Amino acid sequence: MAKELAKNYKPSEFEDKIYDFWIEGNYFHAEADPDKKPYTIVMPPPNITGQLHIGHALDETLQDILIRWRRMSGYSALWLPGTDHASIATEAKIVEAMRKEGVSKDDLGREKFLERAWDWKREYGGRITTQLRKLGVSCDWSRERFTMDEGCSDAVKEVFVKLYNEGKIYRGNRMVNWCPHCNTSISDAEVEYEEQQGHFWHILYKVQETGEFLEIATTRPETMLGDTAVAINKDDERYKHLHGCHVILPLLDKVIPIVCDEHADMEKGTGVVKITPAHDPNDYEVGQRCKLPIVRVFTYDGFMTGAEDVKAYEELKAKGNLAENEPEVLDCGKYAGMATMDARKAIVEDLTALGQLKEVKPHTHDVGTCYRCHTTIEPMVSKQWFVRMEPLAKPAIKAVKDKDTKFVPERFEKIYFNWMENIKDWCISRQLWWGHRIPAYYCEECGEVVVAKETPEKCPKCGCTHLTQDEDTLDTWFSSALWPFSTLGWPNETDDFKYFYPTNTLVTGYDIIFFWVARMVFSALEHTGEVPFDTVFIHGIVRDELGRKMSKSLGNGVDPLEVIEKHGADALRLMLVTGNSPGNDIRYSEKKIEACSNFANKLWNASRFVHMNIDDHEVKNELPEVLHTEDKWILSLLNYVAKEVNENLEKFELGIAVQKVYEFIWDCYCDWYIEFVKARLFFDGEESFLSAEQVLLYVLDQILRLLHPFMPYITEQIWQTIPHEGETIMLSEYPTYKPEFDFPEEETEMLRVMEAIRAIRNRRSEMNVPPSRKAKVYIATKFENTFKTGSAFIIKLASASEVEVADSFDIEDAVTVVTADAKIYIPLDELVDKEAELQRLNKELDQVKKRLAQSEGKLKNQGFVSKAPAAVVDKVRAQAEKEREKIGLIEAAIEALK
RNA sequence: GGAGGAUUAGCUCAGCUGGUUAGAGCGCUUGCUUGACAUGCAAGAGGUCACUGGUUCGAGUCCAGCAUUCUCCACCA
Repeated sequence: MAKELAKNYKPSEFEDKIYDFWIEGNYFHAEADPDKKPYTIVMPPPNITGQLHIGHALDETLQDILIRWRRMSGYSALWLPGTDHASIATEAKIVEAMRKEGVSKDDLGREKFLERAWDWKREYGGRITTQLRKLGVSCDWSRERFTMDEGCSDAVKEVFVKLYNEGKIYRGNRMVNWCPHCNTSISDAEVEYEEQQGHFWHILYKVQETGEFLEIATTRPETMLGDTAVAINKDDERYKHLHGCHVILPLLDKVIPIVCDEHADMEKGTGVVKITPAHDPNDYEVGQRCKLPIVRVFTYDGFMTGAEDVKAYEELKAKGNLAENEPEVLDCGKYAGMATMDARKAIVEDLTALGQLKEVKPHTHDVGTCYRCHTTIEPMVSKQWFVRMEPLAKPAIKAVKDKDTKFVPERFEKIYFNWMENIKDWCISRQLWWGHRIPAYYCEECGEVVVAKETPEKCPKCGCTHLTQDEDTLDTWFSSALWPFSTLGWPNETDDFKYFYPTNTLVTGYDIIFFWVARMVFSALEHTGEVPFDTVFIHGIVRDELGRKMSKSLGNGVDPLEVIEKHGADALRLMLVTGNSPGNDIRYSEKKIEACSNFANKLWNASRFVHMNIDDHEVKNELPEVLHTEDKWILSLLNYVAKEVNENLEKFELGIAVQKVYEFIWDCYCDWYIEFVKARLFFDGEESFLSAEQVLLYVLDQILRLLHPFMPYITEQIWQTIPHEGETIMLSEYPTYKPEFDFPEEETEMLRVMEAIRAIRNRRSEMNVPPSRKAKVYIATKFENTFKTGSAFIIKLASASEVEVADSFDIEDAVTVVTADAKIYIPLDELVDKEAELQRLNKELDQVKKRLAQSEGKLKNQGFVSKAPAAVVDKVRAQAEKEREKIGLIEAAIEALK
C-alpha cells in the first residue's frame, strides 16, 4: 500500500490495486459469527449474457454502500453474488451465433447444444462479474453462485416436486402467450404491450337459416379459419330472432353456431363477435363456457397449419393420448404453410373477391410482444406446466400487509398488491433447452406421469423402463425466485442458512417487482415459512442527459466502464447516489460526474495538506489533552454529522446521508477548519500546532470512515497513508454519535466569530477591497472573550491587520458591520463613500425590520403562543430579541455616520 | 378504464414525522497566483415552491380538486 499521496488525484492509478488488496486480505468474506448480528444482501444475479450497464452500476453501488456501512458497524455482513442463466436470453444468443454458422438447434441435438451453452457460460459468465469488480463491490466472491449450479438446481427440483405433490403445480392445455420467434410459451409478466397501427376488417357472415348477413369486425382476419362460433348477447334485441341459428364461415363454408355469451357487448361495434377459442384469451373463455370445439390454425412457429399438422394430431388421437382441451387442427388448405401475416393478406383478398369484406378501418391498439425479442405474441392453447397461484398469493399478500416485508418507498406496495391480487396461474414451462429441465417423466407404455428429483428407473404403475423426461425447461424466474435461500444452502439446514436467512435488504429496480420480487416472496413463504427479506429497497432507472431511457436502439447508453476509466469508480458511485431519493429516476450527466470528481480531488488535496504538516512530526492519531475552541467546534459538528448519517442510512436515505458527509468535508473541514488551524500551525507556539495536527488527523480519519461506504477507493488509498490501526479502513469502526463530543457552547462561539468574518468579507467585497489591503478591525461586543480568542481567525480570514475587542468603541467615519452579536468598525477612510454606506445600512435596516415584524406577528398571535410547542415559541422570542438589538446597532451606526 | 410518480433558482435535483431568512451542484456576475486544491478561494445575483380551495396558531411539506407530463397495470370484436 502506498505510504504517501501522489501530487494529483488519479483514480485509475490506484483503484485496481486497492481492489486486489481487499481480495488478498479476504476482507469481503463473511462468516456465521455468533458474536455478531448478521446482515445479509443477496445480489440480484445479472444475466450471464450481460454487459455491465449503468443500471447495474446503480444497483450494485446502493448495495455496496449498505453492506460496507453495516460491516463497519459491527455486523457480520454478507453480500452474496452470483449470476443467472437467463434461459431465453442466453439461448437466443447462442442460437443466433449458430445461425451465422448455418447450424440449427435440431442439427446439433440437445446434448451438443447444451455443451455449447456451457462453453458460452464459461466464456462470458465471468465477464460480467469482472466488470462488477471495477465498481468496488465488496461481495463475498467465495460464495458466488449460479442459478444452474448443483445447489440451485437441487433446490429447483425440490420445489418442483413438492409443489407438484401438493397439487400446486399442474400440467394442462391452457391459453398461453406464445412467442413464434423464440418458439416458446412465456408468462403473462413477460408480455410487453406496444401500441401498433392496425385495422378493423368488417367481414360478412351469412346466416344459414335466414340468409341475412352479419357484420363482424376483427383485427386479425387470419384467425377466422379457427372460428367455431359467433357470439351475440342474449338481450340484444337486434338479434333475438337468431338464437339457435348458424352462420356459414366464409372461405371454409363451414357451419358454425350462433351462441349467446356475455362477452358479446351490445355497445361495441355491431354486437356480434367471432369466436376463435384456440387463438384468443377471451374467445377461449367463451369456448369453455359454451362447450365449443377448439380449432388450431397456427403452427407454433407462426405459420398456417396444414395436412402434416393434422396428421400429427390424428396420430396422437389414435394413440388415445389426447389430453383435456387438446385443440383440433385444421388443414388450412390454400393458406397452409403461409406465414400468418401473408395468410392475412390472402384471406383479405379472397374475402374481397367474394364481396364479403364490407370495409376496412384504421385502428390503433396495444399489441402484446415478447419482452426479449419484441415479436408479436400469438395467444395459443398449448400443453404447459403451471403454478397454481391462488394458494401462494394469499400469504404473500398478507406478509406485505403485515409489514413482514417492507417496501422502500412504501408506495411500491401498491404495485405489488395490484399484481398479486389479480394474478393468474403462472406458466412455468418453456420450450427451450438451456435451463432446468422439468423433472417430470412419462411412461411410454401406460402414460403414467412421474415427478421426482431423481430419474426413476421404472414406471411405478406398469413397471416398464420406457420413461422419457419432459423435453421442456423451467422459466428462468422459477429458479431466481428461490435465490435468497437456494444460495444459502436450502433445502439443507446449513449453518449459513440458519445464520444469514432471512436476508435483510433486497435492492432492485421498480421494473422488476413482478418478475422477481413478488415471486421470491411467495416462494420463500411457501418453502421456508419466512419472508425472504425484511426490506425491499427500490430504485429507479438511470436516464440519459435528456431524460430518455437508455436503449440500444437510441444508442444513448453510457458505458460505466468508460466513465470509471476516465473519472474513477468513486466519482461514478457518488454521482449515482447524490441528490437522489428512493424510487426516483436519475438523470446521468457529464457535469455531475465532473462535480463528483472535483469533490474527490478536494478530499485528496486536503489530505495532502494534512500530510504536509504531520509527516515531520510523528503525530499520533489520537486527540490531544487540550482542545481549542475550534477543535471542539469541528468535533461537535462531526459528531452531529455521524449521528445524522447513521440515521439517514438506517432509513435508506443514502442521498441525504452522502450530502451531509460532502458538506461536512468541503464546507466545514476544508473551508473553515483547515483555515482556522493555519493560524495555529504557522503563528502559534509548538504545543498549539502539535495539537492542531492531531485534531486535523483525527477528523480526517473520521471523515474517511464516514465517506468510505460511498467512495471506497479514495478513502482506503488516503487512509493507508495516514497513521492508523488495523489493516483496512473497510474493517474500521464506522463513526457514531458520542455524547462526550457534544460541545454546544464552543459551536456557538465559533459561529459568532464566523459570522463576523463573513460580514467583514462581505463588506470588503462590496467595496472591492482586495485581500492584500489589510485593515484594522474594531469589534464592540458583549462576548469579548469569544472575539479575543477568535481574533487570530479574523486576522487570517478577514484580511485584518489587527483586531481590537471591547464592549464599545466610539469611532466615526468607519464602515460599520453589524452581526447578531457584535458591531464591527473598519476604518477604511479613503474608501468609504458615506452615501453608499448609508444606503447599504438603510437597506439592511429594512430587512431586519421586516424579519422582526414577522417574529412579532407570530408572538402577538394568541393561537401561536398558546398552541405551538414552548421550544418553538422560545426560539421565535429569542430571534425577535436579537433582531431588536441589531436594529438598535444599525440605527446607531447610521447616526454616527451622519 | 385503474393506479402511481413528477411539477421548487436559467439547468439537474434535494427538502425525512408541518415551525429555517426554502437548499445543493452546474451555469451566471464580481474580486483573488490567499503557505493543500484554479478540479481552487471569497463575495453575490437569481425562487409569489404548477394552479385553486381546505385543515391548522403556522403549509413547499397534510387533505380535496384541477392542469401539464411521465410510468405501470388492465382492456381493446
